[in-house]
Amino acid sequence: MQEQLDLIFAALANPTRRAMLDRLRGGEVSVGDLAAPFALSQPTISSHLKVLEVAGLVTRGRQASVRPVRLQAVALSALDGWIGPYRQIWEQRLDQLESYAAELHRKDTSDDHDKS
Amino acid sequence: MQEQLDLIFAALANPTRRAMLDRLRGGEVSVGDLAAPFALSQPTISSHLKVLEVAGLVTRGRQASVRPVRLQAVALSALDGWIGPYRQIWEQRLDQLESYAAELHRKDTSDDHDKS
DNA sequence: TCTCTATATTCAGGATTATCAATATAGAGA
DNA sequence: TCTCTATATTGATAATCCTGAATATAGAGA
Repeated sequence: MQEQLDLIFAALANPTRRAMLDRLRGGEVSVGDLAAPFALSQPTISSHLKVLEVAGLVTRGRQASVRPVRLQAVALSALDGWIGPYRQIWEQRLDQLESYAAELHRKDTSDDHDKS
Repeated sequence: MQEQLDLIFAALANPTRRAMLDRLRGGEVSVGDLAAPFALSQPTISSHLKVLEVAGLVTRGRQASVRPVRLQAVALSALDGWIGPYRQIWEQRLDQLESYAAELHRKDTSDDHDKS
């Protein structure tokens, strides 16, 4: 069985699906409207939607024959949690770089009187 | 051509590769040591490493015949940037939920004298 | 040069993915 | 019930991915 993180990362590995999610940030949209910007057949859109749905990234409503798609942004918090420990690492590195640069600058300015 | 984000998400969609990255948070590791915990052949490990390398998530050094693998945590900041707008959405939702719950609680306690 | 160790590359098989064409379904309205 | 619209499912194909077996390479040391 696929882990939830596997499903989420795999779903996001496709640019069409990411573009769909981006669009959904503006609010819920019908399948047809969601498909419009893409040069893809309707079944293809439908299958992309299923991938997003299985990953828990979107849900679908039922209003007559229209089935609006809604973003489930909170599903991405799992991904955010996964990144956490790595964020700590790269931020620490950047901080180190920063203080190193500050150190260089300090030396540089204190040596100014020796330069032309 | 594949977008950088596509490469990163695709690389992370595999649990073996995520486990490798987790291990690398502890510092650089030789390919052999990295492979040890997995019941996978050496070429398979090698190919996973290439995927991570192409995505920019790891780099490789050269020390004699050992080629230590090093984590490039900062590559994940691209992913972090992508999540940004979504994080805003889900946090806002959670805040709303929270204040709604607080509201319920306020009503509840102010009505306490009407209850048993 | 020969050999050993660490790692990479090639090749092939099976599984999965992306896509479209064709077809099916479900609900609204005539 | 018939039809129209919106959407889903099926079937097929080509591409890509995961894996292991076999083989190749690169550097260290005898």
